[in-house]
Amino acid sequence: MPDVKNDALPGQRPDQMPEPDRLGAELSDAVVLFHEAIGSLMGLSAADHKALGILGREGPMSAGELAERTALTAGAVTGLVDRLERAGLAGRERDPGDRRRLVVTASRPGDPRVAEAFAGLGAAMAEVTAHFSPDQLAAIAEWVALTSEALRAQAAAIAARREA
Amino acid sequence: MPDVKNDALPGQRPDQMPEPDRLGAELSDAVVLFHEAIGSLMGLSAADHKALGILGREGPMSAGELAERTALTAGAVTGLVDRLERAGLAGRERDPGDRRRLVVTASRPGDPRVAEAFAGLGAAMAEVTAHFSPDQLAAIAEWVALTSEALRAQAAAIAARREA
DNA sequence: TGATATCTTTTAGTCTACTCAACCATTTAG
DNA sequence: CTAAATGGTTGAGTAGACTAAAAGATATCA
Repeated sequence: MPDVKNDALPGQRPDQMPEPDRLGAELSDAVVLFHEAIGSLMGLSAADHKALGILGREGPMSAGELAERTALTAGAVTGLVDRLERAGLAGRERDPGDRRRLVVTASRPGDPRVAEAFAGLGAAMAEVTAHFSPDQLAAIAEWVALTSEALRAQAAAIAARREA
Repeated sequence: MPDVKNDALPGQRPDQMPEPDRLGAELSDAVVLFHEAIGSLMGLSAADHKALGILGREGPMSAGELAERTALTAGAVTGLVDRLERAGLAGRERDPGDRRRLVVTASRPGDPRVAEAFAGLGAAMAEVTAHFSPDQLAAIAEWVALTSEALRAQAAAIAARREA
């Protein structure tokens, strides 16, 4: 069974890992690789990309909330949003209800190369899907959900231990 | 079926995505989150973490090769290896055959917290595995392999288009 | 209304990691 | 054996992004 745990474990080369771990490590690497490729295509640093991900996932939020979610200071968030805005990836709007507040919204990237990249991945994934029966796909979906949860929980545990 | 393509696509919120895409995005996010947690636990920047990943995956290599693989200059690699060495994550050795060359080797992290984190993930994943039959696990393993390949291919395509 | 609190931006200073170029050490070629 | 080439390090200078603190704008409360 696949498993992601060895991805960042140096000192053990892929060809020495048990098969399931190797697969997990490869998936993890591939995800990160794709992330990086998209990021560099957009001209974003990892931190900016992460912030954009938060915005995309959780929807528009105020600068202060974004600061909290990214663990940055308010000043740093101003610069962050500047960069995203300049790249055409996010927008600033004043909150009509409270005009001190700022609402930062992720906008769909206008860059056609980015759209193309996602379209390419979509097509490739459609092909992957075609290899499996509905039952198998259901199992895969469940595995993905459980694995995501496990990864999140571990990440949270690490962060918690870090605080202590 | 799961699909990773929307992960970095802002402008579409998770609750508006089709189910399979949402799952893929979540897995992708979770992988990245875990990566970051481990990285911060080791006190590594994203770039350092990436370099360590290359070393772990491809085995020991010379500083020059590492420079090429990371797209950094020679000087920057010196600093990079300094940091990794200081953190106890990599070692420098002179190549006995050509004593100008340096062989950089990733070493298993001595930090018990890192080992603990990986052990925790291993246990969690074992539990996930227990939910599935051997046939299902086989399908999952295949999906993971195919998806990794697709992600890698897309990342490579992006990089190639970028050069042009 | 005036005082105070909240949210963001600005400014000044710092830190880190990078590039480029000069510099050692070693190897290879003439 | 010297001259040129190769591999890595060192040092100067630079750029980007961060923090902290002051400032600006708006809101809330008495």
